[in-house]
Amino acid sequence: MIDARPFSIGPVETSLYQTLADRGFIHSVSSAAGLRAALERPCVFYVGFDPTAPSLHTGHLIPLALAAHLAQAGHHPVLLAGGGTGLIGDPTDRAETRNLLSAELVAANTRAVRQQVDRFFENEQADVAIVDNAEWLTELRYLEFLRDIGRYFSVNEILATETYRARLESGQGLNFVEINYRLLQAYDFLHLFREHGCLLQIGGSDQWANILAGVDLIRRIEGEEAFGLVTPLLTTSTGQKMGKTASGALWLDPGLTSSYDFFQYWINIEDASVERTLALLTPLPMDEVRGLAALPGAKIRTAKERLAYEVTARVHGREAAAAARDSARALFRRDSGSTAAAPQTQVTEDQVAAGLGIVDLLLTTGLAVSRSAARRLIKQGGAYANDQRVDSPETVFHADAFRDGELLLRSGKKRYHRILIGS
RNA sequence: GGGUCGGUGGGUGAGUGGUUAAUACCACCAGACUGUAAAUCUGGCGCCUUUACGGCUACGUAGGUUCGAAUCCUACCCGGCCCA
Repeated sequence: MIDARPFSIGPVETSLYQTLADRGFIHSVSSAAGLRAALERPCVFYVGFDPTAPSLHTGHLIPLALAAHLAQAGHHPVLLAGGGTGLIGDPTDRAETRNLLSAELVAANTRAVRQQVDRFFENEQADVAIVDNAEWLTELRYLEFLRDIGRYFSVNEILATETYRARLESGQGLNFVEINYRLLQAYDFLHLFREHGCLLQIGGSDQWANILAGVDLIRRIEGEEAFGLVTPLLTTSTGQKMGKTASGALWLDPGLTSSYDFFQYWINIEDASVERTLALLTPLPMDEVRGLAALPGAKIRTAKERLAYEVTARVHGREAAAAARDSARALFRRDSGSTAAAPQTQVTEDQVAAGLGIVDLLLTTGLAVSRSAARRLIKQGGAYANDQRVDSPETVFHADAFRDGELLLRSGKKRYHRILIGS
């Protein structure tokens, strides 16, 4: 079950704001004092995700975790799926103009994101309102919008912000659609402020300027103070964005990134990131986090396993997380547990009888992306079958290579794949 | 619309008619060392047969010139800048 105990350290009650700060969630905030005060009573907050893909990915995890903390503390989350803004495309941190996605694609992605968010908060046992900004953005009238909203925006100011300036300086240019993105996101905040009494928008640090634009707009039009809070981005110690895998992004959808792969990503995280990641992505109390992160030498692997388990559980559920963990233990520690969650491929009796060439196996299992790559892997000594190095690309496996109907392939030190004889 | 500059492999970015499948860096993969870590060192990094100084495909798109083009020409598409 999700740990739902109140955020307190010892007998002294710590403020929610302080807890969030301790856990590393606060990268920037529009008004620390104001927000601290606002959080004294239940308030409505929102976080938005544009449906640029059929699934959210690791980058969305920190704002989601923050939303979960706020929800646990009694605040009311509004999750915004950007079915409208997704049609425009946020230029933030983009070196080039995005290709506009088709309306159908955006609509399909929006449905997927809604479902995903819904599940996430179901796991968190928190109520969440889900809205789609297509509902109000598509109904905007151009002239009205220009007169009522556009007048509050300074082009100079927009162009001066990092992301736009970078584009201008790099000579990559910027089209009119892109410069409008900020107005739309600001308008979203205004809309939610009016319709839902939403006082706070959270997001990743890349959203800072967009969020502030909303705070400003609300102040100018409504004369009220709303707040913005952005989290840090997940990066490795060398500043690389976290969440990239060999095959691209680390998706939250188990259909796109399996629980096993998801688990493996987190257990492989570098030592230096363990404490920060535990604090941001798991609900574990901070004293426990610090204890885990302080484990010396190889013992820190315990902390990484816990991290992987907790994050996987949060996104895919306890059951999937446990299966991924057990499979990892069985493979890496050679204990007798089930490897059911590990990647696997079925082959038929006939195929086995005909003989399975190592190159073909590596290719069909995805351990190598091409036959050339498979050959290279073998040549470099990185291909293993049943923990025996395979040194010839001519190697062919027959029934005698299978143990209990299974042939265990491995690429390098840690990419396993089971070959099973099926019907 | 006119002028001008440019579009190279996952990214940045060299290369201006022939040993250029294309320098370098990053990312990535494998090996060594480890702890499924980091750092470091080594090798690799288009595809296909193979291991051959082989074949095929590739430098925005489509044609053309040439014994030979990423490199020259033409048209088109996309982008920057200047002018309107």
